[in-house]
Amino acid sequence: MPELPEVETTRRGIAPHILANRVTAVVVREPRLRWPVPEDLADCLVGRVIRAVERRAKYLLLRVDGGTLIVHLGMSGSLRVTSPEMSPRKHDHVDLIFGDSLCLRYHDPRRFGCLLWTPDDPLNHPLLAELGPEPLDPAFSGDDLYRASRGSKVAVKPYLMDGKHVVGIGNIYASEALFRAGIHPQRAAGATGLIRYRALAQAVRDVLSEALEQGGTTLRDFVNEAGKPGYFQQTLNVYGREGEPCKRCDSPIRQLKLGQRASFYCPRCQR
DNA sequence: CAACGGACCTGCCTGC
DNA sequence: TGCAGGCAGGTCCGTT
Repeated sequence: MPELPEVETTRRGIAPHILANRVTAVVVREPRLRWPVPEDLADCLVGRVIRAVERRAKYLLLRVDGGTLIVHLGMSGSLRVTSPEMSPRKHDHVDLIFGDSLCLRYHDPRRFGCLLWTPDDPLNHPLLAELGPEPLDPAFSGDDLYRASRGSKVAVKPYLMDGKHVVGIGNIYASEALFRAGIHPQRAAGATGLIRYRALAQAVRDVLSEALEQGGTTLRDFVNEAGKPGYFQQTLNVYGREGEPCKRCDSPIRQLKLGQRASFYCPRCQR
């Protein structure tokens, strides 16, 4: 479910609720996520105050004194701010409880997400240490993408989705950014020129910022911290629109598989 | 090494 | 209506 805009939407939603609040209890109903929830998670968190709620790539970082809770939402995860009194729904796997009236609840039907603890700098955690640049950081540039991709035979779409090159771009926004940049998803990354990469970097910034402004994309089950969906779906140009007319030129949108992922594109606008 | 396929899960939709 | 099959927003890991 969540790509960068959905994770950032979640971060912005939960931060004002939990920041500066003290964890009073941790409830783990189902520890079997992508990696097991640490058995001593309560010992790590209870009594500690949330000092910062940050994001790196699609990871949320809840910093407390002495360590950081690293949260990934996987494909189907979400975090909700609720009350400890509210009875858990199916797949509500973990609660962080803050006193009598506040509960941060982790929900994840497919259990591809994770909650991990690190006492060290989370940016040095093995899952985070090798990640590429943030696409909304001003330092992210088409020039770097161009340089790094020389010699790569991979198609540009899976290249763009590889966190080593740039983080946060999943299957929806990869298709959308390539459409906006006029680049065919199957074009070899190493055979894509500097001008195209500059257009692509700008398209990535644009599409992610716009999605963020609309609270993310909800296809099936993405909901923000308050349980509300995102509204970017209506802005999608190609994703999920196979056979429908291109909004720019009316040609039917096509779909192909790249690296086992559905890729949508306009055969006329994208070369 | 880069590149690829498989794996992890549940839920939902389609078609027989 | 029931059931099998395919597909889904991610990404790590083992094998070529």
